Amino acid sequence: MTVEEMLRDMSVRGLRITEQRRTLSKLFVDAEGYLTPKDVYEYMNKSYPGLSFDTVYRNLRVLHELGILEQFVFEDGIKFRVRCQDDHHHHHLICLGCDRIEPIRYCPMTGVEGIPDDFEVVRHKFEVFGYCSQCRREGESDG
Amino acid sequence: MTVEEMLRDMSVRGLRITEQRRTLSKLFVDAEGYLTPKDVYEYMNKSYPGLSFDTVYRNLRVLHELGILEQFVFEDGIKFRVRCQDDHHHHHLICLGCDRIEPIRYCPMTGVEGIPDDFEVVRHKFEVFGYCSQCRREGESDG
DNA sequence: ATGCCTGCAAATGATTTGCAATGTA
DNA sequence: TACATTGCAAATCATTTGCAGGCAT
Repeated sequence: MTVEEMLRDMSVRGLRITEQRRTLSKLFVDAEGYLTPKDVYEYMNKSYPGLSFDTVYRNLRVLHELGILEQFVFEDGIKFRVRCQDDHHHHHLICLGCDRIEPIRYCPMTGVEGIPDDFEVVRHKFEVFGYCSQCRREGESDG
Repeated sequence: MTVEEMLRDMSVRGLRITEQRRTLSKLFVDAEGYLTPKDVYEYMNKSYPGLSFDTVYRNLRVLHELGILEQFVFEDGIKFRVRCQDDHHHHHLICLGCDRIEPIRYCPMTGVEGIPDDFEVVRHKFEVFGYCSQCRREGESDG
């Protein structure tokens, strides 16, 4: 997704395009992984010294409600990223080193066994955590 | 697990057995699903009107650190339950109706495809949400 | 008797809300 | 111009911490 597309999405849905939201869009479009509200605040704060945390929260919430951002509950808190463009059902590889995520098409439900017939499946969650090639390389040189 | 076993576990690890902890043990042993700190507080509060929230938090944290309780991050917050007795690697079915959980032995990693060779897998999460037989029956009569 | 456990109060951290001023459409 | 957006301050909610007295061992 490009910054322009994201801004258009926001505009179409009735949001006004402010300078901050342009910066926010750029941040999320460029980001390869999930961002915490704090991450967002810190990045935005460089360009907007007077920025307040509540504005960050408000924007994250609105953008999530509009489906432009995706929200994810990690053990260490809630994080956001632009919604996955892949319309197919998929899951994610999540790098513990750089937080980058990568979609995988494999779905464990296709081969699942052991679920009682009388259990009505509604949804499922499958995530694989580990280290991406880049972080592994960096890890090697570090020790 | 029985209340006695749980108390013994606590005692062995150097914790003192207070009346509150007896009640706490009973609560968790009887509980079939996950409990939030609030759930615990509300239940305990019946027997101990003067109970404070921080004591609940402290006990939950300590018991989790000792591995007696298991902690789980849900979308709506952190929940606890006695650690799964099944030593084998397994995953869970989670009922959206009654919060009850049921282990399943099936592990999606055995048949997983599409993970790049250079991605080093560390851990994974697989959870199936839905409605258990009992909640389905109740749901039918409700409409 | 020793030292863990508890309740209280206050601190902390994350997130939300009310309001007046400002900027976008 | 009209209304969404912002910053500020304060409120809220969840969780943690310091301290002094009480209880298990």
